[in-house]
Amino acid sequence: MRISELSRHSGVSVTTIKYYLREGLLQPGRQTAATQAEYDDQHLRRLRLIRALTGVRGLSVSTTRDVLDALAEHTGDTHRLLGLALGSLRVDDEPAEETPEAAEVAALVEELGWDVHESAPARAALAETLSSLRSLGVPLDRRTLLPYARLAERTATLDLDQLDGLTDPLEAAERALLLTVLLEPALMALRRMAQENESARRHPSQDLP
Amino acid sequence: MRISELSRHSGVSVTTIKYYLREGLLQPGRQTAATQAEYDDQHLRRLRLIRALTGVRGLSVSTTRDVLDALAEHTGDTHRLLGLALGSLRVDDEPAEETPEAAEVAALVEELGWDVHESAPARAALAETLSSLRSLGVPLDRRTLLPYARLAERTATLDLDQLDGLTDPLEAAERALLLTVLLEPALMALRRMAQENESARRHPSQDLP
DNA sequence: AGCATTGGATACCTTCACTATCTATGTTAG
DNA sequence: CTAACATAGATAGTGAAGGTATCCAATGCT
Repeated sequence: MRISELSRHSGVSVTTIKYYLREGLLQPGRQTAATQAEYDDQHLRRLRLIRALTGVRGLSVSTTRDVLDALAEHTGDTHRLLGLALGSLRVDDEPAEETPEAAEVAALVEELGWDVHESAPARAALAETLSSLRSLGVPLDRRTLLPYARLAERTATLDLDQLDGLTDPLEAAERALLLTVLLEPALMALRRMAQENESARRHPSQDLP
Repeated sequence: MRISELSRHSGVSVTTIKYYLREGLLQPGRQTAATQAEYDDQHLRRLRLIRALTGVRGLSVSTTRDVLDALAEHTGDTHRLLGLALGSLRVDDEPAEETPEAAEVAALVEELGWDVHESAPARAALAETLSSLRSLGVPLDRRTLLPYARLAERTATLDLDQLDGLTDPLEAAERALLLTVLLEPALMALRRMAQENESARRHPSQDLP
């Protein structure tokens, strides 16, 4: 497959593919001559993955590269793979501030009995959101958060169930990435629809025409 | 409060505040003279809200303006308010394509018995994600999606519970916005931690040092 | 009186994600 | 065989987004 075919099959313009090659998101094709290279199905698949991560999920090009690099560097352990994929989603230059919210998150994780790495970026993400909400006058205490966490637990069970039966570690890694990252907008969409439904149920007053 | 004080209290630079004023995200202060205006706590609160939406949630400035406008135009009905807040989060220029995924989403909503507006942006968002996942070889059928939807239902119940007891419609509207939009990163962070925990539980092989 | 601060306007800057153009080389149809 | 077209790789340009800097005249504070 030459670059123009790759472009036609993926719907991504040749110039954009070249851009991704430059940025290191896509492996170069197999060179057949000085001005000719051959691409295969792997490239097509990778290209679709890139478009999904940047388009649907809105990841930046550089974050996408980090995620794909982590995916390529997998060493066979699903746990580690997932951690890598998750970890790449946030650049933690600063070594996690010592805010009261961070302590609150730690306490929550403790109470849940979760085995979560100390430097997991999700900890900081949660702490940051809690801090924002508090400054806006909506402090979420552990009691409020706990039932959400229990639901997250069950969501994670569903997620992991879908990785069962995948023996190829590379395939498992990619599936994990897709389910973790790409399912997020889907879950949020479900939540919004459920909110609309629940709101309509509780306040059957006036419905919009 | 003058602009420099507003800046100091919020941690946002004076030039950026001026930028927000230009963009219509912030109401102008009460003019006390040709070159003097007075800002109050409402402005400070609004400014914090803007920073939360753009910073934590990553909304664009123009989307943020739309959301805040919707918030100001509330008419007293919580259901409508929520719909407005939710609806503003996605620009639906195109009138929802007729993809197979859109039909699948409609069937899912039907099966769930949810009362969700036909043109709810969340429908399109879900359909788009499903389409992406399918093109990547991970087709999620209704059977797989259903348990996720049931969990979303229970999450929504928790969300709506927190709006109970708020009598001031403006306050309820703002709370709804915060819980809908700002809680998203928190819920995703919980899910990621839960995934890590569940993965560790299932594959206790080698743990990272 | 005199100097810093303010509101308002305008111009400028940086990053991001592409997009266009150029050149030297290859491929291919007639 | 050659003219027309495609390709790889390099470099430069584009447009939107989100600020930032500068300037100015009017004002407030001391």
